[in-house]
Amino acid sequence: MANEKVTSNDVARLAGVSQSAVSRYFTPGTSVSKKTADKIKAAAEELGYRPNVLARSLITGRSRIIGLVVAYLENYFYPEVVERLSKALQDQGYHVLVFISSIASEGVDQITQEILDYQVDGIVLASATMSSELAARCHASGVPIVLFNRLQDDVRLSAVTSDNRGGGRQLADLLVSLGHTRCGYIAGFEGASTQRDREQGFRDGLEAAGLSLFAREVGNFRYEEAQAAARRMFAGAERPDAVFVCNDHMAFAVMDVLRFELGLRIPEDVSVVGFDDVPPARWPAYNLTTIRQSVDDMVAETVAMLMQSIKQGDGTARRVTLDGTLVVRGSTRTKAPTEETR
Amino acid sequence: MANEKVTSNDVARLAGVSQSAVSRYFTPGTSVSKKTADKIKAAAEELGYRPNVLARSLITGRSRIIGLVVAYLENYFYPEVVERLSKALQDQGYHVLVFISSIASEGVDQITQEILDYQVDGIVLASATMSSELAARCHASGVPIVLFNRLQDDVRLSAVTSDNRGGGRQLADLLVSLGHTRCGYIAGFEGASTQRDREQGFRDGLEAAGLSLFAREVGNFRYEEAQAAARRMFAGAERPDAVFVCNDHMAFAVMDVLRFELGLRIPEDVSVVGFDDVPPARWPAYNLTTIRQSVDDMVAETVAMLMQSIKQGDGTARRVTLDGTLVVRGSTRTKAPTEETR
DNA sequence: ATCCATTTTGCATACGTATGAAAGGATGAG
DNA sequence: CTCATCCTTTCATACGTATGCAAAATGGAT
Repeated sequence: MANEKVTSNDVARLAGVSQSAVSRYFTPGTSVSKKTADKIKAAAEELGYRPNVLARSLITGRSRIIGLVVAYLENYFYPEVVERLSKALQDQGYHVLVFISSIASEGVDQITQEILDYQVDGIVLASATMSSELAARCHASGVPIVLFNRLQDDVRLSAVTSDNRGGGRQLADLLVSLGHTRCGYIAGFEGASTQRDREQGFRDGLEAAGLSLFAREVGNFRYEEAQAAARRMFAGAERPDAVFVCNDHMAFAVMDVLRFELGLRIPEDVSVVGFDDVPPARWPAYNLTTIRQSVDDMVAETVAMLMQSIKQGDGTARRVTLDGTLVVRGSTRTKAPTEETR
Repeated sequence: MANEKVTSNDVARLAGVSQSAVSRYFTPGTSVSKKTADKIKAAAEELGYRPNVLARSLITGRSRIIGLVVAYLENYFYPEVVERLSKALQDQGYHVLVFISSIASEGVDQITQEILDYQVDGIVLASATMSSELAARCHASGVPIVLFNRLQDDVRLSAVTSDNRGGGRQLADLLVSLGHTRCGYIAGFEGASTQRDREQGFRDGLEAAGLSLFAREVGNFRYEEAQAAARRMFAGAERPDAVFVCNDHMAFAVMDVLRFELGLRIPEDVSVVGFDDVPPARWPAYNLTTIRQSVDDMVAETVAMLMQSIKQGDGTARRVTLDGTLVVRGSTRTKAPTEETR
């Protein structure tokens, strides 16, 4: 109710020094004599003074705010990203302003405009892409942008991804080595680079073994749509003997349909593999073979890129691709069947 | 790189009007003539001008930022909260600054100080509590605070919770009605009000039926610790025939141990119930009977409380308790066994 | 005690916007 | 045409802080 803002002037008055002395005391890298420092410290503590970040950023031009655009937290890969990224940035003295973009395309641009209004020092786009026009604008404003887990043609945009194509390839190789011959694929949102790359890598791997996709359906990265896709894929007489689902989140849906609606055993009747290695993937109920994307590594790389752009004013875009790790669990059979058991 | 900030002065110059006219044009509730409005609009669009939120908040005293403190996103109840809350606040023209508090007690106060540095208009503490001292400070600064899914003794703090005690009671009544007599309880973090209230309600319900807790272990809201708790609880010769786990997240861990380590059938051998109704609870793999806390309703209430405090300057704390809904699924048996089947 | 080199301090101004007060302009009634 | 009324517009200032510059103070060294 009673709004008692205490400013640097109040502290200065109480300490018997000038406002600039107070400002200097709270600005790292400036020198104040021990004596006045003590006086200011005492006065500040008595009044409970803390510098106003907003006023500070008005003059320094840096807000110490990083905008994070994230499309949907339903996929449990992203909560982990939010958590790690926030923590990592907090350690650097930055904080995260979150923006949820409901719809794919138009929304992001609109949202990003709003972000820029806050004079953010950088933007992280997770599972979202932006128009080239807006990218140019951000570039012109000197606001660095990092795409997280997405790639885009625009070369002015930095990006951190894992090797999605390589990961898809690893999964194909695994399934092939286990003797699978009828491999289905359940796609994510077709506009996503992760979707395209994972599929391409998977197809490459099958092709290298003289195989091709046995079936393909689209799940759009959503649980319910993935369920429906699985139902369609297994409706026919001849069923796949293995399925690569474009991410873990959808893989859970597929496994649930196979087991509880169709009565299939995993991995005896069909192997299932996913991508991401979110926490539930290692829960015994799913025990899913997948490709691990290290959130920690991706976050560390993202923070490093942001800090470099901010501190060095380096406007050049960089792309970093981290290797994914194949994690073999119980949703894939352990070896090729020696004789036809079906 | 080349930082070209375009200010209201630039727009004013181009449009041939004063800076204050530009400001008025962008401030809702002020009047500008059609003619100058058009000129300003044209100039602003040409330059790509957007008001600087930070500068604006410096003078208005409101930042349109809400600080959100959240302890851990591992429990999938909270990602949903972050998403819905962000969206709801975005609709009101506010945005969410996220703070992750790693450790329980000390961390929150430290973090909250940092939040206040950003001149936030309000604070939401999800799964976290703060010291009374700091609460007093925020109260004095006129920054409204809403505890989300937590209660605290300090009456100056507003809070939104669901009826945890009633929910615990409902679950006890259900288990009793199904003929369970050896009911175990796996607790969350003991310092949490949700933990205490749910346990109390559960005990009340058992007591009303002439029963008492058959076993009790602590899982601290963490998956791994809940697994360990389940192992301890089922190590003895006489096992519980039903378990209430303080939240869904831990319930999944318990179910996984019961099924995949101990070979027990759910619900034939043991019924399991949880609390929250996070998305995986309705996935067939778990199909968990639980109490639904409506995130949407809780968020709506939270936003309403914040808006009232901000706009009306109403400093009085309010507490809202929403009813939880019992959702009966397949992790509880459907009726009491007619004869002893063990 | 004098002078210079160095550090510390205060003054004044700027950041980009909002807003009260005053001046300007339009409009209509007489 | 004059005057009063109301709506627009401009002027000037304030928000809370950082920082270049000049003034003051400090500390040696002679």
